[in-house]
Amino acid sequence: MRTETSPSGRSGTFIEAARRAQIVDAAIATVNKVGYHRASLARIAAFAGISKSVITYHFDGKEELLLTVVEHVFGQAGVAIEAAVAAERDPAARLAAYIRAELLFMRDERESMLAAMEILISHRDEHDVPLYLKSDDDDTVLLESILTAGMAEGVFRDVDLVVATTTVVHAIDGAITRAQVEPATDLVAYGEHLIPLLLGGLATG
Amino acid sequence: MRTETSPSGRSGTFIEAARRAQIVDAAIATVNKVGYHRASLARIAAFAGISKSVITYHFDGKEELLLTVVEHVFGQAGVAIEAAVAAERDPAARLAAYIRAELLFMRDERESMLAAMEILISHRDEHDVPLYLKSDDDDTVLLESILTAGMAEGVFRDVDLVVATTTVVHAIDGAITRAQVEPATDLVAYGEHLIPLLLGGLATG
Amino acid sequence: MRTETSPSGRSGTFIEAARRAQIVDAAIATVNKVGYHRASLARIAAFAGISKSVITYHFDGKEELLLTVVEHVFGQAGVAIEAAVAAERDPAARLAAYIRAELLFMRDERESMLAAMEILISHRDEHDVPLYLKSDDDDTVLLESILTAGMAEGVFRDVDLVVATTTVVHAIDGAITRAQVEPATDLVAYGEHLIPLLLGGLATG
Amino acid sequence: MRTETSPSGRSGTFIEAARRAQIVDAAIATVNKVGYHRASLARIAAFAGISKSVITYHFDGKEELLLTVVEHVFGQAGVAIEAAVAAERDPAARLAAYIRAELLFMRDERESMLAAMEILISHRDEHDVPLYLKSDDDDTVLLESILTAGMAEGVFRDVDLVVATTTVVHAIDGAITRAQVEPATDLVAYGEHLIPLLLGGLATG
DNA sequence: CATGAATGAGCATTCATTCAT
DNA sequence: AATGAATGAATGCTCATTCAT
Repeated sequence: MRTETSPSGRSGTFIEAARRAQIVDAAIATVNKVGYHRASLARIAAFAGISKSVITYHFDGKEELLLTVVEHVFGQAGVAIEAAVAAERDPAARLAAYIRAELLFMRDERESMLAAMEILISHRDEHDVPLYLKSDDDDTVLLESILTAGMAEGVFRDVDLVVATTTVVHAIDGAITRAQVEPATDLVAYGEHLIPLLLGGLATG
Repeated sequence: MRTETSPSGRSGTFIEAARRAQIVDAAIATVNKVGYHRASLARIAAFAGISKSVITYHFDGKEELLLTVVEHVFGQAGVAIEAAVAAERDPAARLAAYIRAELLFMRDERESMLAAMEILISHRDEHDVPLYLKSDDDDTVLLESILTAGMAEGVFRDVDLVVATTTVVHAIDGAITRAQVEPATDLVAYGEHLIPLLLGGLATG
Repeated sequence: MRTETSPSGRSGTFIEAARRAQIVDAAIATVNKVGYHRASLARIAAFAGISKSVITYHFDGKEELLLTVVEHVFGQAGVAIEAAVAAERDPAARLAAYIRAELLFMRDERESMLAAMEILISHRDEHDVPLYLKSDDDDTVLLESILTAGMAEGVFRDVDLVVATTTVVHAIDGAITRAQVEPATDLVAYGEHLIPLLLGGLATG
Repeated sequence: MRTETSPSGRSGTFIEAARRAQIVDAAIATVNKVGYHRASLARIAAFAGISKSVITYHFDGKEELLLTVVEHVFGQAGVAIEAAVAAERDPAARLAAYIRAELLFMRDERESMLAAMEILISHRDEHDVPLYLKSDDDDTVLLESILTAGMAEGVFRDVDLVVATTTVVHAIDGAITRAQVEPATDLVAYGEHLIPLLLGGLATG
């Protein structure tokens, strides 16, 4: 086992990290190809060209692998988005940066993003509780702070925070769904259409 | 099989229709309780209090049952939305009616709607093609016609049709996702916040 | 499933009862041949000449099958022993009848008895609690009542009840272990040697 | 492997002996905690706080480890019992010493004894032959010699040697089983009740 | 119209062992 | 002397489907 003493984390070895990364990549590819539903350890292992039990050797089980995929992808996205937003001061510009950064990440990491989204939506824990019910809260904190600041500064109308946040998040998600239906979709161009649509809805009179 | 002449449809009998409806209801309840992933025929049958093979007798198989659920729910929703939209002439009022009607349907048929959405997202055919890639087209025709008319009449800005349609659809979906996270959510009130947000983004000047 | 409504019990059908009996027999034979440790569902099914999933169709799982074997065998033994003991009045005669009846049952149902004993000793529940720690109590009630009555009547010495009961039970168990080591062992003759040994130890001065 | 010259034995090093002892202790503790059935090398290694392959380095495999546990424990017990018996001359006193010594050993080495007994009962070789069928013979030689001498001297009745030996052995085993069911059991006191019971059964009229 | 029975394929996981380092 | 990595075999179990009645 990978160190046998460390409960569930990584153990530092280079080869260990490489294997985990390889397996995560195979999981992403497999979820995209056959869907969460049919992404079995056997199929993931076959894609990676390794034995099934190599996966359970490097991960505590299927659930840890899937959760690692989600954390990995959303972690990367979060870093990219936070960096982009931090470069702007004006709330409207920060919101635009948020949308652009997320769509850019989607364009560059489409496979990863799609797989992570499908896992987030489809996965349930042993008590049948959906994964998205457990993790949504902290992901939208940045967006909420942008909207709150914009309202405080008077550049955004006094909208319902929950409705506005939910709408922005899902409007962006709509872009990747669209790109899935129509792979030729230019996500950057999509963003430049989406930004005025959302800013227009939020802007004061 | 039911009549040997109707390969996959209903055969007219009252009891037949009642059984199918009962099974569809059980499927909806089961998908909501345990998720698409774990909604097996055994669990659906157990919920309905019937034998597993009653399901395969009335439906060609699991896929036909699930597809029937989706058609059933989205068919009902489509009728309700089309009726509400038809009562209005002005594009903005028609869009508002569209949003109100869908959210109202969601409020009254939340279980059905959630199950249908989960099936739509999770189900794949035998070639691993997602269901939502095959059915999206015709559902958005009405919405596109409203937006097109509004732009033609000059009450909506000259927005990208695909972006606008996708955004409205996903903004509404966001409402039910939100209601899932926070069951106390008042979907009608949510709609009254969402309508000005979307109309504001679409409006000219 | 065998009726799908009945939680874990038998459902009355003749064929159902026959199948369960056939599977129980196969389980007994398999445990005797390869031991509890290696008595997998695959091996039991192979012995019965049926598919592995026929077992999980007729039983809730491996544990229910194994527990059924134990109940079945010890239930039969209990009936035989109680009948034999009930035919006698004198405590010493009742104790002798108890020993004779159990050894007779062992001779006639050696395979079943050995398998049931091995399961009782080896099986643990999901929390690693051994099966024999959970069921021992009521099985020795009859024996305790015989010993108590004998002491009250003054035909048995005033021995420690727990020690006496445990000793009688294990002395009898020793017989079948011996028969396992040396298959030619005559269990009835063994009993006729064992009875004076135990009665001699219990008898008053 | 350790020395390439000693195929399955120890190679003399101090550290080697210490490691083997540590692993044997971990195996005993693990068998007691989860049972023979679930005492995997992984669990034993986890208990010892070492890597799984340390075990296969110091032992030829799982079987050698388990057999070592049995030899180790029964060897110790045999030494203790033989010493106690050797201190007495009279057959009845020798038998009492035998029983006392074994129960004393059980009290002081309960964990070891329980594990060794469970392995003896549960383990089978590659041909499915139970371990207890292969080792029983020499362990009872001492007991048989005591009984034979007692009968020759006329202090014991002319009982069947096999029945008497088997009964004494299992009567003692009953004590430790009882102590397992009821951990508060005082094994020394138990022995003082058991000795007159067995001596009474064996004694001449 | 209904269903009990059966089944093979597939599932995640555990296992003892081997091997290179 | 020690161990991290890998693996194929085997485990109990779930599943959708088929079939005879």
